[in-house]
Formats: sequence, structure tokens, C-alpha cells
Amino acid sequence: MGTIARVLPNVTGLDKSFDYAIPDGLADAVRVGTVVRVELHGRRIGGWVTEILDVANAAVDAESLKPIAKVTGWGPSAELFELAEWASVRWAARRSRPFLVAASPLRAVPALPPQRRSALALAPASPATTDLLEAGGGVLRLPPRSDVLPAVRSALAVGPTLVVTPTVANARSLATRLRRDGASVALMPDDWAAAMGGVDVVIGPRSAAWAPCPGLSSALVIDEHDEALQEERAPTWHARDVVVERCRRAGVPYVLLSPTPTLTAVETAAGEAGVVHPPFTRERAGWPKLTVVDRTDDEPWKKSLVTSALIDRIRNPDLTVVCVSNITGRARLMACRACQSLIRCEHCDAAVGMSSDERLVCARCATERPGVCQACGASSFANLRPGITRLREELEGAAGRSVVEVSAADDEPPAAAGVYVGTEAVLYRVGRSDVVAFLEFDSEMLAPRFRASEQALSLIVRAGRMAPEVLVQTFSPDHDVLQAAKSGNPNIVVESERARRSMLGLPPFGALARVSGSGSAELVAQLGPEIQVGGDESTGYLLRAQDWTALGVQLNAAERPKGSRVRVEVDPPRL
DNA sequence: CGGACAAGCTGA
DNA sequence: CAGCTTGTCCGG
Repeated sequence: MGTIARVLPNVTGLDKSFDYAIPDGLADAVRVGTVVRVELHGRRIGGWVTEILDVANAAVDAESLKPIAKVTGWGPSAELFELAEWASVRWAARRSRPFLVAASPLRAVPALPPQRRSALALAPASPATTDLLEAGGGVLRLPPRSDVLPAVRSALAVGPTLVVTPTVANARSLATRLRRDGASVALMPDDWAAAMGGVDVVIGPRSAAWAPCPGLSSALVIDEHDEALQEERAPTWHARDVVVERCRRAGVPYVLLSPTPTLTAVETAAGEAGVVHPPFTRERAGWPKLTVVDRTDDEPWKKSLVTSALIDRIRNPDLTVVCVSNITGRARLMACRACQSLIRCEHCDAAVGMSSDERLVCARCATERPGVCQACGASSFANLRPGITRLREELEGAAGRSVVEVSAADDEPPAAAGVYVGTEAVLYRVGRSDVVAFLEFDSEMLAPRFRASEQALSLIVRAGRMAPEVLVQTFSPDHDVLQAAKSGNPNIVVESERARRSMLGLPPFGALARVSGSGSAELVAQLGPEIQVGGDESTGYLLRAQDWTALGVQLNAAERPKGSRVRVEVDPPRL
């Protein structure tokens, strides 16, 4: 007798469900989502109950099945299994396991704590959020220096709210403030059990898009533009897209908050209430003062990164200045002092830098040769793009005070100083300052990535949260990104992106994936005519399709040759 | 995934 | 033909 449980093993490489008998004693403890242990092929493995079957509908009777060996505890609810199925197509993951792992507790949860929904109603503090929620959700555009707490309070006044932030630190600080306000909060991933038991707010980083939230009444994504919301490794799922789909399925509103919403967010919200923002004068006041240093004004022979505007700031002992340069110690550009020609690789023609032992090493093809000019044979070179170390010395000379180099690799917080220099990582490692200076912002704005404009504007947002002034050195002072930041109107970038991407069929107006690694040629060859294929196996194939479902279905259906190491990145984060 | 078992290669 | 490697199949 009894009923049958269909169990999906939590084992990589095994994408098949198996049926087990539910022993009478466990009948109450086993439901869809329950985490169990079962015997399979002579070993004990963990898994999720994905379905409860009636004996009448099952192919075999319960007697001939092995029993569930043990109930480990609570797991994801039924809706999240369906959402995981959807995500496995959307990001061509083939299996839903990675998503179910994100949706499951870290440790066994044998019993749930009691519900802790607070009776006290927090006064809604953001009328714009309340309006958006009533209108079915959308994008809330608030300038860089504004607080998102009122928006969260307005959402949780309506009912249980799911909040996703880019980092754990963001989530933790918001959680602390919400608790101080008297709300019950589950901070993910640690408070999985409390979240499943029922609280006012479930909050956490990216993976919290999969957190339990019984009675979900709305969901918020904080800093929707932040790249941390997308998983870097395949499957490259994006928390924003998961939250939006989850809300649509649950029939509840979502709010995407950002000073600079992505085109994807704006297009997504167009189906709901669209974009809401404060009056322009108020929005503009929340953006940092943007100082644009036009480097085309320089004398042509003096293209120094240390401009007079920058020197003004770093010489001022009252100012803390953070300098951002994306030149790493290795990426260099050199010219012959004798004949002025650029030093290139003799094999592939790429610009080469000099190694510490005075030899020229090509970063592209690894060809090495002695430090001699290929045009005139001289052996004295000028460093056109110095590494950070060299730049630090140059800045220190100009500043007349000590300059600290900040690198991403250091574990220690940087020593206190008046001037810091480093790659983008410096924006994550130094706290408050008076000026953030991007020494060569063109390499951000004009980077060969299709989201370069959005990413560059989001750097200004980050800088603007650190400092009241953002200084940008550029050869393109009229670029959309700078217009948008200067006027506090990110819509300038959204509109130019819309025009460009709709013409080129780039996301969100088309689906894009990169397939690379050995065996990708065989995989790509199986795709139907509705998928356009570019590139080759050495550089990786670029796939385009009308929509994500068409792309995902085909990629998941294609067979992978044995021993292949194919990497599939849907909506590749850095392309 | 990891065990079972079959087919292929090697050496005396 | 034992002894070992390599490959394919399958699990409730």
C-alpha cells in the first residue's frame, strides 16, 4: 500500500528521477520538496522529492520499490522546482540541480521554527514604491546617494517580501536596519529555516532569488545594474531574471531598484508599470559632481595620465583621492626612443611589453625576443602605458605626499593614506573619499563589450557613493555615459543602447550565448536554422536566436561528444 | 556519479 | 587466458 515518492538525486551527472516507496511511519514527513536519503545502485545518496504519486497511477506497485531510507528535512517548495525547470532552459543548464541546490538549506532542517510575521505594521515610507506595487511592479530609479530602506519598508507593509542585493554585506546591513525597525528578517543563506517558517523579509545576495518565502507578496532587487547579480560560472543565471519570472508565476509585483537601470530591466518593466523616478531636479541632486577632463586638450606629445586637474586634487592635503586605472603591471605599450616606432610582436603584430629580464614578451602569442627595436635596432624604449607601480611613483611625485597602491590580491585593508591608486578593485577596498578619479575612462566606456556603456555608468554610480566628486579623464568628453552622469539622467544611455541593440538584435532584443571548449564544434553543428552561429572553436562560437527559450531548448537537446569539455554561457556577462 | 560488466590489449 | 585498462550502461 502507501504512496510513492519520485526522487531527484542530488548527484552531479545523474539527471534522472527514481521512484521510492514512502514507509508508513514517514507518510506525514514526506511531501514535494522534502530532502531525503535513498539507496541507489548500492549507495546512499541525497535527493529531493519532486512528486508524490498515487499507487493507482504508478507503473509499479509500492511493494516492489525500495523504501525511502531517511527523511533529512525540509527543502524547496513545489513552485521553486518549476522555476528551476524554467531556469535550466533559460540558461541552457540541462539539469535543474544547480538551481535546486541554491534553493535548498545548507544544513538539514528537520523542523521549522514558528512563523515570526510581525503584527506591527511598518508605515510605508516610499509612496513611489507603494504606487509601483499597486500597478503591478516595475523599475524604481533612485539616484546613487539615496536610501533604499523606505522602499523595502513600503513593500513589507503589504506582506512577506523577498529582497535580493548584490553582496552579502549589502544584505546584512539592510537586515540590521530592518530588524531595528521591528521587522522579522531572515538573512540568507544562514536563516533558511526561519525564512521557510515565515518572516516579514527574506533578504540575501544573488542566491536569495531562490530563497523560500511563504506567502510572497512582492520582491525587490536592489542595484539591479550590479554585475554581481549574475553568476559568472555556467549556468550564468541572473537574479533579476529569476526574481521577475518567480513573481510573474506567483502573480505578485516586483520592483527593480537602481540609479541606472539596465536596458533589460527597462524593457522587462515595460510590460508592467515601467520606470518611476523622482523629479529630474531631485534625481540630479543625488548624483555626484562630475568633472570631465578632456585629454584632447593636451599637447599631443604630452598625453600624460597625470593631468593638471588631477594634480590640483592630489596636491590638496585636505582631500582624500582615489585614482582608478585599469592598466595592470603587465599590459604595456612601448615605443623606440630612437625611431619612435611602436614595439610590436614579430610573430603576430600585437603591441608588446618588456619583461623584468629586458626581453620583449607578447601577451597574445607568447613569442619572446631580445629587447631590440624591430625597425632600427636600438635598445632604448619609452614606456607609453606604465604599469600601476610606475603610475604610483608618478602620482607620488606630483602629489608631494605618499600614494598607496591598492591591489585586489591583498587581504589586508590598505594603509591609511591621502591618495590611493589601483585598478577597479580600489573601489571595493577603500571606504569614503573626497574624489574618485578615473584616469583613463575611455577603456571603460569604449571597451569591446556590448554592455560597456552600462558598465561604465555603473562605475560612476559606485564612485559617486564613495565620494562627492568623480573626476573622469577622457578623449571622448561628449560620450553618452558622461552626458548621463553629468545631467543625472541615465535614460540617455538607456535610449542610445535601445537604438543600438534593437538594430543589432542584441539582448534584450534577441538571445545570445557563447559556446566554447573542445567539442563545441560538434555541439554547434546540431543546432537548427533558427540559431545563427558565428565564430569558431578556437575563439568560441557566438550564438544568436530570437528568444531565450528557442536557444535554451536547442542547446539542451544537442548531444555532447564523449570526453568533450563544452562551456555554454547564455547571456555571457562579459562579452 | 560510481559500480558492473564487456570488450580490447599485453605478456608468457 | 589471467590480469589489466577502457568504455558503455544503468540505477527505482
